[in-house]
Amino acid sequence: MAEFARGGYYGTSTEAIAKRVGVSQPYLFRLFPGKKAIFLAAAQRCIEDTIRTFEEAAEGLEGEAALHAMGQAYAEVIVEQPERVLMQMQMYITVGAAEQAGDSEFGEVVRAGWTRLWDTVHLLLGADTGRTTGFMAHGMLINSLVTMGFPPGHRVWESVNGPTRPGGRIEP
Amino acid sequence: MAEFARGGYYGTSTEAIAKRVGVSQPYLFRLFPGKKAIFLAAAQRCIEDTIRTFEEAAEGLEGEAALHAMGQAYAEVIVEQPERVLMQMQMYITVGAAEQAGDSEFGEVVRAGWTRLWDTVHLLLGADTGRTTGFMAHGMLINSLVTMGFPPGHRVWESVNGPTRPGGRIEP
DNA sequence: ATAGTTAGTAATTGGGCACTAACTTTCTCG
DNA sequence: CGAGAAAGTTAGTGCCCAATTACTAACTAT
Repeated sequence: MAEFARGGYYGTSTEAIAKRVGVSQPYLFRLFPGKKAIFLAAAQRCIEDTIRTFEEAAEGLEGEAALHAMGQAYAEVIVEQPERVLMQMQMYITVGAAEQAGDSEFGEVVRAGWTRLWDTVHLLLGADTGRTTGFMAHGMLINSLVTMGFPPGHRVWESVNGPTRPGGRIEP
Repeated sequence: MAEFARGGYYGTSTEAIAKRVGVSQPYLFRLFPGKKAIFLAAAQRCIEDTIRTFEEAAEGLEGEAALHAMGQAYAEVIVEQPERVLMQMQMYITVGAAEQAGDSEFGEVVRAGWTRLWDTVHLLLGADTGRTTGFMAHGMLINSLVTMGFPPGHRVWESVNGPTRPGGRIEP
């Protein structure tokens, strides 16, 4: 996941993946049918991790409190595992490339995963569509800013954390 | 731009670009010093186009009216030139890959361009930081949804267009 | 006419990469 | 203990692709 997160599907060699996990490169092809399957596995793992992050953060909470806890949890993900953020972005854009290459399955898997994420957040936030969309939108902004490498403190980060708490700031 | 938008930096061959613009592949290397320069040119063009889109949409308007006009303008971009949306995403994620490859220039160019976009929107919206962030956040959500290929009408699109106009829907 | 620039192409090269084949070591369990 | 499966490895193949080289044709200024 870390490798794909940096280089994306095409920019990551199977050799780099093998080296990172500490096995020989051909052995990957015994564990997975091909490179695409490795990427897909990483993508699914990435989504599931994020879903669980939110579920655990909002456990026992409701409404505003759940929103705040989930925002806080994602802020921690950013600093502790930024590769998860990057992997999400990689996963989004790989859909188009896969579809052009005649692979519609990949897009369906990603959309299904993201919809599950959306539904999870929606439920945890009390089924308020506007609030869910706002939360996800801020998440996507965060993803983009992290991906572009904007340092914490840059003015584009102003009033990002929490649609309801303007003026805040992400700590490094 | 269209080619890079689909396949990203690594997933796009210079031959594909040459074919699309109707010249031979080696000739690209006479026009540009290398593949990276072609991508960078496309990325800069992409940002500038978006900045101009917003400037033209908001011309003569202020506050809420400007916000609405800019949202409308971006909705038109989505249906008419989705490749511009994809190119933005490609540009974001290529920063990480470039930085890992020892190229810090690319990231700086992208961040500078995006900051200019942010400042432009900020000014057009009356220098209200919360509003600017909300607008950009919704833009990033739209970019992500388009990139993943969610069809219009899917529930994840609910209440997306305009942070102030929940319940709306993107047409087709 | 001479000299030089502009705008292009065909052919090639060299390196990287996904994937395969065949062989070796290390568990597992009757 | 011993046989078979599980878990690996080394070596190699063929393809793709960025970049280069060397060449041509059409203008343009002197």
